[in-house]
Amino acid sequence: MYFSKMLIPTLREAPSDADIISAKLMIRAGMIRKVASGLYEFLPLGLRALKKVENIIREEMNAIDGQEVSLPLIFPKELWLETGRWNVYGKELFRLKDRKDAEFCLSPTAEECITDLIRKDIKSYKQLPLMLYQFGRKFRDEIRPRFGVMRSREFVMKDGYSFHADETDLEKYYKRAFEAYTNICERCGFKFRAVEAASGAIGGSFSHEFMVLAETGEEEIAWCSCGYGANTEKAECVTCELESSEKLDAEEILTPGIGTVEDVAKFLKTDPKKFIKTMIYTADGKHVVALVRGDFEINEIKLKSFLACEELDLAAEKTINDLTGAPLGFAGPVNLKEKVKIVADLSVLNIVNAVTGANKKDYHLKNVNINKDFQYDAVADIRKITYGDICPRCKKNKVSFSRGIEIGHIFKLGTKYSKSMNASYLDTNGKENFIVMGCYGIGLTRILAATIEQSHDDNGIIWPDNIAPFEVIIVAVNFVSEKTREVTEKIYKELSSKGIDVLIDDRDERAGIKFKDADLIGIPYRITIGEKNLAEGKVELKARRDDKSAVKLLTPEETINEILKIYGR
RNA sequence: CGGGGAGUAGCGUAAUUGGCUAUCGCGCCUGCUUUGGGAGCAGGAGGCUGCAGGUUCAAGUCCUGUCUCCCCGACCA
Repeated sequence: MYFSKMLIPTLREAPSDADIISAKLMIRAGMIRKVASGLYEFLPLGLRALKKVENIIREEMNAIDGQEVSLPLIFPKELWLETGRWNVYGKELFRLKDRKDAEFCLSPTAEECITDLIRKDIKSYKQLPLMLYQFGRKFRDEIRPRFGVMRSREFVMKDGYSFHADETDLEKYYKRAFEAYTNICERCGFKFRAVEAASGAIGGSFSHEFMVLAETGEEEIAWCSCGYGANTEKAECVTCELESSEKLDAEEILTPGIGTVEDVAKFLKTDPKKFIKTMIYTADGKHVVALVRGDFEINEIKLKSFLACEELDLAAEKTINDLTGAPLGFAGPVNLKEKVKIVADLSVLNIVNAVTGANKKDYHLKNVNINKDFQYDAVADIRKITYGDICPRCKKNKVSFSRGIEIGHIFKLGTKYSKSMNASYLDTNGKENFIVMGCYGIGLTRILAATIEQSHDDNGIIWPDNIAPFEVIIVAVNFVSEKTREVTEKIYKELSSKGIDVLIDDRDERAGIKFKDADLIGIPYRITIGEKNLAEGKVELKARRDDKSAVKLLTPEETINEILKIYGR
C-alpha cells in the first residue's frame, strides 16, 4: 500500500475540542474525524486498526464455539415492551418512528432481538448450548458524550449471547468466555484487570468487567493482592467492629445553622465516625431513608439494586421538610420509622452513642443508639467502598484503588430475558424450561482509544504489533531513486507475500516529515531506505517503541527475516 | 436539566471605543533552490465571520432569537 494513494490526513495540531490524548492522536493521525458531538467518521487508517481488533475478537469467539450473525440496528418497540426495557432504559435509548407512526429504537444492545430469534428456533435441549455473536454499531444517547471515541453516541461493539439448558452449563461456559476475554486483552497488549461488576440496565445475577488500567479511565476499581477486584460500584464492604462503650441516653443539642456531618463534627469536637448520616431518597415515587456512618457515602447503585427499584433520586428539599419537619441538614432516624421505610447500612449497626439530626431545625441528637432510640426495616450493604477499607475476600489487607477504562463486560443473565419473553425448550423428560442465558459485550472503538491511552509518547501513537493498522512502514527517503525503489519493492513483496501489512511512504516529501508522520501514526516497525546506507547494501530497522538510538543497520534480507521472526510468519 | 464560555478558510488563530480590501502560521496549488527528524524564496487558490432578524452612515465586533460545540455542576442531609 502506498502512502501517496491513501487518505491519511495527518494534522500538526489537534482540533481545540479534542479532550483527551487518545482523541487528539486519533484525529491527528488521520484515523477519525468528528462529525458531531459523540459521532465520528472512521478513515482508512482507523478502520484498519478496528478490523484488526475485530479479527482478534472473532478468532476468540469462534474458539469458544461462537457463531457470527448480524442483527438489525433498528428494533420495534414491541420487543422492548416485552422485557419492560422500553421504559427502563430511559433517555439513553435513541427512539424513532416510521411513516406509519410505529415506534422503534436504535440498538444500544440486542438481548430482546436475540431472545426473539432463539425463542422461535430453539425448542429442544438437543439444540443447546449455543452462542451467537455479532459486530455492530450501537447507539446510546449519552448525557455528555466526551473523550473522543471512548464515550461516543455511536460505537462499534461485539455483543454475544449464549443459551444453555441450566445454570451449571452457563457457569461452565461463562468461565470459557472469561478466558476468551482475557485472551483478547492480552492479544491487544493491555495492562488490565478483570473485576466483579454491577450489571446495570442489562441485568442478571453476576458480571465481570474487563478494565484497561489508565489514569484517564472513568471507572474506579478496588482490588487486593489476594486476587479480589471489583468496580467500586459493586465492591462489597465489610462490617465495622462493634464499639464497646456503655449506651447513654439520647440528648438534644443545639447546632444552629450547622447541617453537614463535617461541620457538626467540628462544632461538637467529635469524629464523623460517630455520626449516623440520614439520606432521604425517592425510589419509584416512594420515600426511603438510608442510614450510613458519617464518614461513609451511600452507594446508590447498591441501594437501587437492594430496593429493586427503577428510579432512585435524592429527595427534594420540600420532601425532606414534609417528612422530617426540619430543613435539609437536620434529618435523623429517630421517630421516622412510622412514616417511611428505613434501610440501614452495615456500618451503622455497631455505632454506640451516635450523633444524628433531630428532625428539628438547628438541633442534633447525641447518644443515639440503634434498637433503643430507633428501629429500622432492613439492613444491607449499601455504602461505597473507600480508602482504608479491608478487602471483603481475604479480610486481611486494605484494598487498593485504580482507575480503569471498561472495554468489556460479561454477564450471567440467567432467565431474565427468557422468562419475560417466554423462550423455552423441552428437556430430556419432555418438560418445558426457560433457556438460561449469558451475554458478552466488548467495545471495539473503545479498545482503540484505550490502547492509545496506554501506549503513546510525545510523538504519537505506539501501536502494539497485533492491532496496528500496518505492521511495517517503509520510509523511502528518496523514492525517485531507482535503487531505493528497487529495494523498497523487493522488501514490500517479500513481506506482503507472508501476510505482513506494509505501508510504503513513497511521498515526495522531506525525510523529516515522513519520520514525524510514521511516529504519529505509530506503525510498530519502520524500515528506512536511504541512499547512503544503500551504497553499503544496508537499510535501517527501528521499532516505534524504541528511541532513535536503537536503530539496526541490516541488509534487506536480514531485515525481512527479522520482521518475519517478530511476527512469527 | 442548571450555570459558564465559544463559533472567523481543512487545522490552529488575529482583528483597539463599531470604521478602510477580514490577520497571521500550518496545510493546499505553481515555479526555482533544497533534500536523513515537520526546508528556503517567489507567486497563487481558498471566507455568506454558524444561521435568521434588528440597531447604525457603517456590524466579525452591539441587541434579540436560533443552532452547534466545549467546560463545570447534577444534589452525601
